[in-house]
Parts: sequence; structure tokens; C-alpha cells
Amino acid sequence: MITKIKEQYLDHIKTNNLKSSKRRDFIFDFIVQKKGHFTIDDLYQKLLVIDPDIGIATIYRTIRLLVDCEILIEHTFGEKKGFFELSNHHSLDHGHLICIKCGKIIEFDNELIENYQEELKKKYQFKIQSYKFEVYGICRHCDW
Amino acid sequence: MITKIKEQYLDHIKTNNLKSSKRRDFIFDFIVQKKGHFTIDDLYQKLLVIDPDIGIATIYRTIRLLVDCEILIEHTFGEKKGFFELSNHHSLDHGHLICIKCGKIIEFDNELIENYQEELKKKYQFKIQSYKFEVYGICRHCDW
DNA sequence: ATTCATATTGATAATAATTATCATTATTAC
DNA sequence: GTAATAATGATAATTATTATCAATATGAAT
Repeated sequence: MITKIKEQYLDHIKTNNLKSSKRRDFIFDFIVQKKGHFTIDDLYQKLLVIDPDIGIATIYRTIRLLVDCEILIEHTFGEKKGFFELSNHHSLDHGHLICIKCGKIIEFDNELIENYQEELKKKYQFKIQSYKFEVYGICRHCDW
Repeated sequence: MITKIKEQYLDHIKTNNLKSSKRRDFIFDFIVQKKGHFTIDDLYQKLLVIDPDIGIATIYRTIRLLVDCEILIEHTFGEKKGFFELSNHHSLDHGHLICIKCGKIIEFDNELIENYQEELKKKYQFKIQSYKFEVYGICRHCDW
């Protein structure tokens, strides 16, 4: 049985005349079972342990592929870009709380965009495709 | 008569044992009368015309100073970071609509965070300092 | 006004992150 | 199995930003 996300991956490969490969599939599998946010370097370090011959260029290439086929989403938190996250799990209906002291990133549910969408469309004739909602502040652990 | 923002600038300089200089003040003045978003390179190109001896390092340094004293805010739109904007004019109570076709950035008023703030505080015990709300989609000019 | 400690400056070297190149290897359609 | 072509790793190239440094400008004290 093949998951929906694997299908999405294979579709993208077929549609763009790309090929599967052991490494590409392995990286895909590794990412899919990941939780939360990660950076290119996170991923590279972890994969190196399992697969010592892997090259950094392949990581970049695979990440780009997965962003292109919308399996991954890239975030920028504060000044730092390069955080990736699986988009399958509710990526388009939550925001992020970013603690400016400890850097921790907390996800929060976000239904408010639903109500807002119509308003934006009317007022600006703007068709929403996705959005990003980031809230910066102090988390409970850092606030005394 | 000295504006509030100039005061903010001079305060920061005094507080941090920095000095005013012709170039620094000139760049400050130039930025303050700017509207909308700009990048480092935008600014560099424009300043070069007026002041051909200016160095790129000075631009970076001055921008950093103005971000530090919260006169400027840095934005990241999509994958691209390095957009700056004056924070004096309602920078913390508007969001951005970003057209994924033409790249145009439209500001929109945003009162919804007001209502949300209390909820986030209760639920996550998170103290909001600032936030970023970016909506990606198709603007009316690109949508047929 | 002169002196003096120190901040600013431009040029450029250094660094970091990402992308491009290229020869070799792997994959897929036939 | 063969041929066409995509994937790969090593590494060069590129880009954006920061650090270094000698020369100059600034401002405070006198």
C-alpha cells in the first residue's frame, strides 16, 4: 500500500521526467517520518551517520524537489531562513509562535484565516493560496 | 524642530556610544523619506548616484543600526529575505499580500490580531511582542 | 582651537549558504 | 542488454553578508 504523500512524490517524478533512485527515495522516506522543523544541516548531519557517502548537494537537490512538489514548506523565522517542515500535516492551518529568547517554535491552531479570506478577497480582489502567520514573543518558560 | 524618529535615531547613537557622521546622517535622512519596501541593493544603487564614494559596507552597517533601534523592520517574502521597511508607519498593525505571479507586495490593515492576542496568551501563556502575517496568492492584475 | 581617544569609513579579505559544473555511475524504456 | 539520460559527489563558482584594517572624522576635554 502506497501513501498519499508517496504518490505525490512519485507523480512529481513522473511528470517532470525525473527518476527514482536509492538515495532520493531514502531521503524522501527519512523526511516523511520526521516531526517538526529541520534545517538542511540538521538533515545532512543525521543522514551522514546512516549513509556516509551522501553529498551535501544531493540534500539540497532533494529538498528543492520536495519543496517544488509541495511536500515540504520552507519557513523563515526572524532573520533566519532555511527551516523546513512537512506540509502534509496541517501546514496550512496553523501559525507559529517563536520565542525571541530561547528560539523555541510552538505551533498553534489558526482558524481565523477562514473568516478573513472572504474579506481580503472582496477588499483587495486577492485570491489567497497560502499564508504565513508568525508571532514573536516570550514563551512561558522564559517569562518570569 | 526634530522629528520623533530622528530623536529615536539620535538616542540610539548616544546610548550606544556611537557617533553621528555626515554619511550616516545622510543615509538615515534618505531612508526616512522612503515609502514602501526596499532591499540593500536598491538603496546602494540609489545612494551611489548621489554619493559616488559610498561603500557597500556602510550601507549594511547603517541598515543594521536602524534595525537595531527599531526604525527599520526586515521582512522575508517567500524565499527571499532582505526587504526593509520603515516601522514608524503602522508596521505592526498591517499584513502583506504577496502576489506569487508578479511579486507585488500590497499592504493590508489587520485588526484581527487584537482579538487573537488574549486567546494566544491564555492558551499558550505566550506574550506577544510582534507578529508577521503574510498572505500569498494572486492579485487582481494577474488574475483573469 | 588643539589634543586625543575612539568611532566611522571604504576597500577588500573572509565566511557562509547555495547553486552550477562535470565526469562517473545508476536508472529506465526499449 | 543497450542506449539515452538522469542522479550523484566533489568541488568550483556565485552570492550575500560580515570581519579586518589603515586612514580619516568626530566629539569631549581642555
